[in-house]
Amino acid sequence: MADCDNALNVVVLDFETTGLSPSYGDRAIEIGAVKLKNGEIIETFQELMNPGFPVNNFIAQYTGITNSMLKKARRCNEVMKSFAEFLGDSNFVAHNASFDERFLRSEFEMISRYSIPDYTCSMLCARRIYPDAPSHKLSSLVSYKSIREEDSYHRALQDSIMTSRLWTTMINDIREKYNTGIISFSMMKKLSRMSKKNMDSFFRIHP
DNA sequence: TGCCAGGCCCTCTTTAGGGCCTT
Repeated sequence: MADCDNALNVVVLDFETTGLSPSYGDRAIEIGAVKLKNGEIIETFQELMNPGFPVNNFIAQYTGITNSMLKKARRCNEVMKSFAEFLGDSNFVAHNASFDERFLRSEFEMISRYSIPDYTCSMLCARRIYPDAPSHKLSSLVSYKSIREEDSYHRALQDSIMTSRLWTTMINDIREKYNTGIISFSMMKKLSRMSKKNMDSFFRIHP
């Protein structure tokens, strides 16, 4: 297996945004990410970005990111160019990745980058691996697995760090439960879309 | 100013609807 297909060599990212839908004009206001090598954080990225219009009160309260903070930030396009260099062609992971993927694709298109690396979703994986968790939102899973918390939720770097800890915890739990060796990214991606009843047979076939 | 989406998953399903998750 190539190093790039090792599930422990990925970028874990998280966006804070002005809303839920880039197709309705929402923009990213913060990107946070960690680069994992063999499951350890070797590099981080965090930057606020000015979307060019004010965020509403809900977003300011939800994230703690205020319009005065955003006024001082670089514009989205400049930040995304820097982030594109950080991400490179690394596979990436996010919690409820379909959300972050839409914003990554949208912001990348605005800097004329029309492709994104392969990605998978920690939430979908957690639904398979921890079906009995009371909830599969990030904060609940962090609590459920007794993962060390950062100072706050809903800030991009802190959420990406906690997602990376959840990600490595899931991989370690799979390795212990199924007595498997190195877990590949492609295996985790298949897992995220697998029916629950096929979990055990999948890891017997892919030791 | 306030509003908006979309994919997954379950079930009282599949000719559908609603909860979960992300901001």
